[in-house]
Parts: sequence; C-alpha cells; structure tokens
Amino acid sequence: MFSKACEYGIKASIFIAINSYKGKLVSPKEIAKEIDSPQAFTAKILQDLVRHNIINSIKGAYGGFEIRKEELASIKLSQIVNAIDGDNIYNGCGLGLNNCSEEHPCPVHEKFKSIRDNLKYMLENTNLEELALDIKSGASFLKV
Amino acid sequence: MFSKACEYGIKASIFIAINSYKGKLVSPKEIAKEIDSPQAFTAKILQDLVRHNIINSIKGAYGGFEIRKEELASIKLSQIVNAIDGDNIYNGCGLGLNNCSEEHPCPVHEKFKSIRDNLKYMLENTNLEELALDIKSGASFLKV
DNA sequence: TTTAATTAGGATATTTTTATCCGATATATT
DNA sequence: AATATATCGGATAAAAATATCCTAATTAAA
Ligand code: FES
Ligand code: FES
Repeated sequence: MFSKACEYGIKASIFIAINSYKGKLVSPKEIAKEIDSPQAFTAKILQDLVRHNIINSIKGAYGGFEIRKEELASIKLSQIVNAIDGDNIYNGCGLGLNNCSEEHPCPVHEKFKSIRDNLKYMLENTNLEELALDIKSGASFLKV
Repeated sequence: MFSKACEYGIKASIFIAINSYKGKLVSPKEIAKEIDSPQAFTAKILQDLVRHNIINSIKGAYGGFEIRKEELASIKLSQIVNAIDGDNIYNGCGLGLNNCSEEHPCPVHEKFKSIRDNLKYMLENTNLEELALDIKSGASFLKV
C-alpha cells in the first residue's frame, strides 16, 4: 500500500507530534527507536518532510525536530503520503493505466474507485493530532 | 497499490479469459502487446499463474495459455493478487506493524480497516468473467 | 571564541523489483 | 523421425527502493 519510507514518515510524524505537545524536540535516533526504523534512512525522510514544510527542524546543538503546536490539527495524512509517495495511491489507476478516467476506464475502475475515494477521503480528513492522542492514551501503538 | 507484476498478471488474465471464451490460445507475445507490458517479464508472471493453477498452459507447437471456460466465473481477483503479491495488501497492517489486530492496533487501524476490508471484499467477489465481458463490450480497456 | 551537539546532504552500499536473454524441454504437424 | 513452434526455467542485467556512512554546516552553551 504505502512504501516503507512513507510508513516511517507517518509514524515519525506522529511521534514528533506527541513530543511537540510537550514542547520537546526529538532526534532521528529517538524517533527510529520509537518507531523501530533504520535511523539514517529515517533521517533522510525527516529531511524530506522538512522540505515539504510538514515538520520543522532546529539545527545545531540542542536542536531536533518538532511540529508547531498550532499546526498539529491541520496536518493531514494526505500531506505526508503525498510528500513521500506522491498521489498515485489515491488518484492513479489501480491497474496502472496512464490516467484514471470515466472515459477510458480500466477493467476494475468501477469497482476500484469507491475504495480509492474512501482512502483519499480518509487520508484528507485524518489529522496528526488525533493520531497522536491515541498513541498518548495507549489506544494505539507505533511498533511491533 | 499493486506491484507492476500484479497489474500485468491481472490484465493478462483478463485478456486470456476473453480468448478462452472463443477457445483461442494466446502467447506471451500477444498478451504483452494487448496489455502493453514487457514480454519476457510477462511470460514469467504467466508461469507463476500456471504454478498457482489460475491459468493453464499448453506446451509445444500450437500451444499457448488459456483458462478453462468453466472456471472463468469462479476465478476471483483475490486469487491473482494473492498469487503474485501475497495477502499483505488486504490482510496486513497499513503502517507495517507485524500483525494487524484489534489488541495491538497501529494509529490508523480504526480508519484503515474498513477501507482494506472493502478492498478485500471487492477482490474476493470480482471474477474474471465479468471483467472480461466489459473488455469485450468495449466498456473498459486494458491499456493506455 | 571554543566546544559539543545536532541537522543537512552527498556518496556509496545493499536489497528488491523489474526486465532481458538464452538454452532446455515439450509437442503438434509433416 | 525430423522439424517447427511453444512454454519452462536458469542466469543475468538494469532500475528503483531501502539503508548506511561520512563530512559539512549550524548553533546553543560553556
Ligand atoms: S482507470 Fe483504472 S482505476 Fe480508474
Ligand atoms: S494494526 Fe495497522 S491497520 Fe491494523
């Protein structure tokens, strides 16, 4: 479904979100430990998310990654997925035709589109804050 | 969503299905042309589908691939997807946790499961015959 | 101003996926 | 039996995704 990079990116963002609540910066090392991902690879993904203005980095000593508190509720999963994997998963054809359209549908188009639209809707309407709160309360988990 | 191999496998199966209706065997060459895929790679995927008893091969001169007419309506998309990509797409965790479960859910579990279950239901309830008929009638397309 | 801590980013390595090539094997026809 | 035509299957190649390493740049604190 999502690439490894994207899975790490989502989980990392959630972990950063939790800590940003408390005003705490986190490092790639801490993040990789908490989400059970390769550290250097995770660091690359974090850079990517910074470039896409999804997370914020503070360079130098005592630096780290954060998400501005006021943005926590407005950052949607779709932004993270789009930044890392692009929009193919929720806009592209399920069988790889160049374009998904009603005019030139692939064999699964009719059956696939509602699923893909549900996914799109879910990604565009799920924000980091709600996901972070579930982790905080122990209702969900980032690893294992 | 699906791997390239799986996309080719689905499209190839549909094209074989259409021809098996008419009792015609098809070659990897014809298939690759009709579904716009690399021929040798497609041939490997066909072998795989044969091993999984989804399609049938007739070796030697005047041979080719077919699907037994009486099975056309009972072969489900899920069989093809499962043969090539495995069941992760419709059974695995969306964020890559080792297992998807209610007891140890990832942050997107609640929101993801209905989408994944819809996908699973769709794959398990869509058969090759109906997809082939749409191609035959010009209601859907295998390439471009 | 020096030092230590930390992100940025380029280079490289490894693994997986995608793709190609070729000889072996099977088989219907002649 | 010989021949032509296919699939089968192993070896290789190329591209993409995943992962690691090392140095540069930045910056807070001592
Ligand atoms: S054309 Fe394939 S999903 Fe729409
Ligand atoms: S645990 Fe992640 S989708 Fe169920």
